[in-house]
Amino acid sequence: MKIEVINEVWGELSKCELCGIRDLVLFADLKEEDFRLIHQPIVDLHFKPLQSLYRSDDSPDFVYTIRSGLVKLVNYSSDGRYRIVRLLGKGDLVGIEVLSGQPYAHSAEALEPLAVCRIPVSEVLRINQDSPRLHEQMLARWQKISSDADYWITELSTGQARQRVIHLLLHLASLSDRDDFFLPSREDMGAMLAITTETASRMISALRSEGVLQVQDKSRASANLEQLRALLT
Amino acid sequence: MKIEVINEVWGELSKCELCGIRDLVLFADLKEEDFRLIHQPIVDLHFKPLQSLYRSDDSPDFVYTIRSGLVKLVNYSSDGRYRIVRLLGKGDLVGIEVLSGQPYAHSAEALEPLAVCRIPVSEVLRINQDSPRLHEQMLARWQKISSDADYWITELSTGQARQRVIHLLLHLASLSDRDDFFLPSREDMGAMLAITTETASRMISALRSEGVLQVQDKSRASANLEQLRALLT
DNA sequence: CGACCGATTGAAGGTCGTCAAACTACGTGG
DNA sequence: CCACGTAGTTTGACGACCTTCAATCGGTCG
Repeated sequence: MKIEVINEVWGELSKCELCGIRDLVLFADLKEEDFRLIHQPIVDLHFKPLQSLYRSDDSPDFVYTIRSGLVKLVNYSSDGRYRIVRLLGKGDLVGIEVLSGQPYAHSAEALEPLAVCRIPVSEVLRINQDSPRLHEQMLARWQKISSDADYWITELSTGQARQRVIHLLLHLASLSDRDDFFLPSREDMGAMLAITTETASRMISALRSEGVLQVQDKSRASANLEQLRALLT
Repeated sequence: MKIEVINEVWGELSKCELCGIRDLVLFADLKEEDFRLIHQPIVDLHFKPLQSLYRSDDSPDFVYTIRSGLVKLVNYSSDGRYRIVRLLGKGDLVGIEVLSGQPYAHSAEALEPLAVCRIPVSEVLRINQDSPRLHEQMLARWQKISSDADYWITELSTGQARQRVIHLLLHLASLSDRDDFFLPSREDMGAMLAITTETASRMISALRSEGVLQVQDKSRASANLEQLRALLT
């Protein structure tokens, strides 16, 4: 798979500073003096759905800030099964664990067409040493990861299949900018909810025939969120 | 419920520095000069099983380092059900999320007889401002939380009830210093694994009659770990 | 057009939840 | 000291839900 390098951000400080999602990203609080510490290029990359940002055994040299699109973090077990443990969206930092000197904890794969900034780990570590302004951002990001994991455990891995699917749809809708939202393949839904693809398919079919879910594209859907939430009670 | 204040650590720097689990705790890397920044007392507390360190709506004024024992982090939902989302053991920091200005994300309750150091949040924040030595510790702790959560999702919330119970027993054994390990109530096992108390009971019974698990006390057991692991394949 | 992949649907069987009863441990009070 | 009540555990029976296996459908790509 080929990766398109759209743009090198480095060399023009203004690029990061003019970033459209500037207030969301890891570097949100940095000052001009901090940017001067950056020596390796930060590049703007685009991935197509199914492409992999990295695999868990790759050399942990980069983290990625999501500009737009959706990423799944996947744990593959030796027997071929896989479990999706987290979804990341706009402004999220992919691969954050390598900033603590760890290997990648998962494989990261694009779901929707994906735009990211690829940041060399060495640069983050350098800035971290000299500037305290990243620390708060880092803690806030870990904190969000932890509360997302709680949600994943309590809502997406507990209770009946129907409830889990509904929770997942609500979660996907909350990750979307638009009215409609990303609808994963039935296999991926299964890997998120610890159910089979057939069960996922049945639940989606049921919700469609009940009129609370409209499937547009193969990977897009819309729903009456109020009505969906009401089904949980 | 009454809380016994065993000891005030503050006032004698040597207390923290002589701590038996010094290399495990949040303050592992602090220097004497850092300890001088501490103005509020750090106290040594003991809790009995079932006692609560804090509830999610308590004022987030303290974090706790576990000296010995086990803590469960619990999410109560409005309908009375509850889900245990994490277990914390020796050296772990309970309530870390409040250091990012958040409320407590869970209720924390003692399982085994518990010894903790109660640390005022204000002190951690003060040290954090002036000293970079906590940052690495904090990141390492968040990192561990995240990988624990991954384990919770992939092993304890996925697959058949029997496999989940076995994984839980192995996990509990790994948290123990001794040969035997803590055996939760069946209800708590259910809340960890998203199964019912009856199913948990049946699985424990089965493992006992198969001779791979020995239940000693009501809340202690031992097992042949190799044999247990073999049952997973 | 035919092959292939994912989604859907059906049927059958197994696992787990639900409801209920019996059992155990433990503490209280007669 | 024993009787009794309570709470948690265990066990059984039954049914619901989900998985498994299989067939069909629909769309895409060569």
